[in-house]
Amino acid sequence: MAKPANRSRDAYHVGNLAPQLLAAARTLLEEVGPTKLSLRAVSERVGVSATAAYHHFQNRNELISHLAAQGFAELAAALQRACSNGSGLDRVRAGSLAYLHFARSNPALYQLMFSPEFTDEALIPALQRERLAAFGELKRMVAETLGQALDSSDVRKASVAAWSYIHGLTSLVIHGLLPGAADNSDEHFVERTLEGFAALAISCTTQIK
Amino acid sequence: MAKPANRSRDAYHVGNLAPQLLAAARTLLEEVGPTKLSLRAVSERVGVSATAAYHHFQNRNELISHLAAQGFAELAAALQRACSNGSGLDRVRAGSLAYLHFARSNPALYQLMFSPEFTDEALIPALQRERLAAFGELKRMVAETLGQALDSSDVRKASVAAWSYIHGLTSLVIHGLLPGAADNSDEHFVERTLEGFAALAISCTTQIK
DNA sequence: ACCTGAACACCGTTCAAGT
DNA sequence: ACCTGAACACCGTTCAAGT
Repeated sequence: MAKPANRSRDAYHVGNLAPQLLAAARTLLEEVGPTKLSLRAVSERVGVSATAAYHHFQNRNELISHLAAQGFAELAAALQRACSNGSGLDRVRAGSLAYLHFARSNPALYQLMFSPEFTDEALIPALQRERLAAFGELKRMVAETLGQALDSSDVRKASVAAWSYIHGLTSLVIHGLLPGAADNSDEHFVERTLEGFAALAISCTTQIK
Repeated sequence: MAKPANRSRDAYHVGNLAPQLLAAARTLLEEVGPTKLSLRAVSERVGVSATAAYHHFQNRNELISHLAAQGFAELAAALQRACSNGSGLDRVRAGSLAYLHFARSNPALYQLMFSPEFTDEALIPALQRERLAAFGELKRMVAETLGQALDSSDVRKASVAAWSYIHGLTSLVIHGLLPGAADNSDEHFVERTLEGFAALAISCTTQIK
């Protein structure tokens, strides 16, 4: 009996409650959606009083901030795994696919990551850090594609452009604004939009002449 | 005294409560943010009981759905006004600017328009309709830019690409994920991202050869 | 140090009752 | 037809009290 007080239904709970709360919240999040995740329900699922969470997090916002930070960390990892050795376009394709696939596999988490609740004031350090890490991964991919330095002007501009594109596509797909969002594959959306950009680019450059 | 019961503080209220509720909700929305808009606060601001709204809307979701529909209608109108006669690139610029400017002028409304609360199941007809109208306006602009028919394959693909880009950029700016989001102008963001796309496009096409 | 229970101020929503 | 008031089930959060 190395661990005596293991998962008892008694009054007092053992330690390491914070990770248990986060894990329960992560599960509940995808069950009830990003707007209906309640601290009370999370506590109840863990089997702890409604107010226990306040000894590990300042408030609900801090708990879901950690969830969002976790999401950005996983997104960064997914992007890192997606680094391909192909041509410039293949790299863009691979990164976009990894991004969209992560979000469609964790739709409520992805929506939470961009929740208006984090928009103003001070973010917790973890969220700020993982956000930057994820964007850094994206910048790295863009730098490799362009064959330029990470801090070059082109890489900075192209990174924001690339993030705008893939976040926008992902957001539209997840929110169901695109017809047949449920039926179509990640590849379908990425391929078609990349073709769309090509058509726009050609039209703009030829008209300039 | 053509209108006798005008804005009295008596128990019973005059008619046309629905538009009054919507107007109050629209104001409150930008004051408290998209996640904290409560039906009770809206009712109180209008000076009516907490349950009065239920005689004009099925529930909170239906009221904010009308708000979102209003947002899409105004976005469509803004895009329509932005139609420029310049080159292809100028048209893209003008449309993007109008889009971003509308969202930054109504940040809480824009976030509400893409709220996870509308993601699943059946939308109210008004929201569905105005969403399509706004996207239709965007399609029209893209069709003019490409010089192709509205229902052509290229226009459909390029429209989703363009919407992804501008919605993504807008979302990132509004949520404050881009450094210095408060300081920079709409023009700055649009110009820089368009340059970013150009850099990516050049890199991809030259590498293909 | 960690957790609970009662309490408070807020929600959305239902329903019987009032005019 | 339109509105109110009481009521219910849920929230987040504070705080004194328990181990």
